[in-house]
Amino acid sequence: MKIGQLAKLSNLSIHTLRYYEKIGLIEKVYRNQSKQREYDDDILIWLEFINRLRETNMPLKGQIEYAKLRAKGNTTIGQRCEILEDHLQKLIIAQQKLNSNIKAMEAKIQIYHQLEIGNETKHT
Amino acid sequence: MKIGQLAKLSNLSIHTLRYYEKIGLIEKVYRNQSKQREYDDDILIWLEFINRLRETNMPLKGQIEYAKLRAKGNTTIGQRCEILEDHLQKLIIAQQKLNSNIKAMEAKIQIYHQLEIGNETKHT
DNA sequence: CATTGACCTAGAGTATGCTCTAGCTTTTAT
DNA sequence: ATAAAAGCTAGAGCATACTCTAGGTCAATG
Repeated sequence: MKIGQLAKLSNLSIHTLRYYEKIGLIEKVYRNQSKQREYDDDILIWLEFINRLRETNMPLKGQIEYAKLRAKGNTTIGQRCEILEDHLQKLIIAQQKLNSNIKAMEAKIQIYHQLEIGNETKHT
Repeated sequence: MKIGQLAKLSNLSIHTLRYYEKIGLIEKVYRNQSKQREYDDDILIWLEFINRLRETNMPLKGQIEYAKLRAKGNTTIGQRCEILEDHLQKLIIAQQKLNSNIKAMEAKIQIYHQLEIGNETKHT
């Protein structure tokens, strides 16, 4: 498939797709006789995966490191697994932090609501 | 307290503290006769709160908007409350997203482990 | 056969959130 | 009293992750 089509399916811009290739997040894409990129359908699965890494705040640097290992083939599965496990650790910490931030935010909102009720009471 | 002291207590750099004042995230700080900043202890509570907003990915723009309302006093409690409720909504969505990303990551790691065992089996 | 639209490259520009520099003044410790 | 440490301003610089521009090529359509 051509880049425009992939952009639609992946929700990434054409610019971003070319950029990802340039920085090595996507392997060099096959070109047809007119030097236009022809993507394999598989790319969508990879883009979905790196989307997950991005959503979970893995920096591009780390994603690229992972991509390079992936490009080397199955012998790097151990290393990739390690990266994912490290990343998962960070996510679990982020999850705990987020949970506690949510609780704190809810508590703060509660207090504000009580203050508002307090203000109303003064006026009645 | 002077800026160096506050930097230590808040874990923000001196540069960042001055920057936060410049952009209006911290109200204009009292200056002594030598134009050096003298912070009130209260600032720490505010810094702790905006740290929470930052940790939860509220952009500086939004934090500044909140700060301006806070500076106006108690009449803005309703508006601030709305901002926090909107933000909380985003956090809850982020929480769900994170939970599902964690699950997906765990599943992927599981699969990798099975592949590794598979590889070992081939070699024995 | 010409024009429109999709594609190409290289490189510049943007947004966010700091972070640091230069050049100077004030404070503090010996 | 003097030197090191801490503070000041204005503005430049940096890292990340895109995003867009200029100036072209190529393919399909009326």
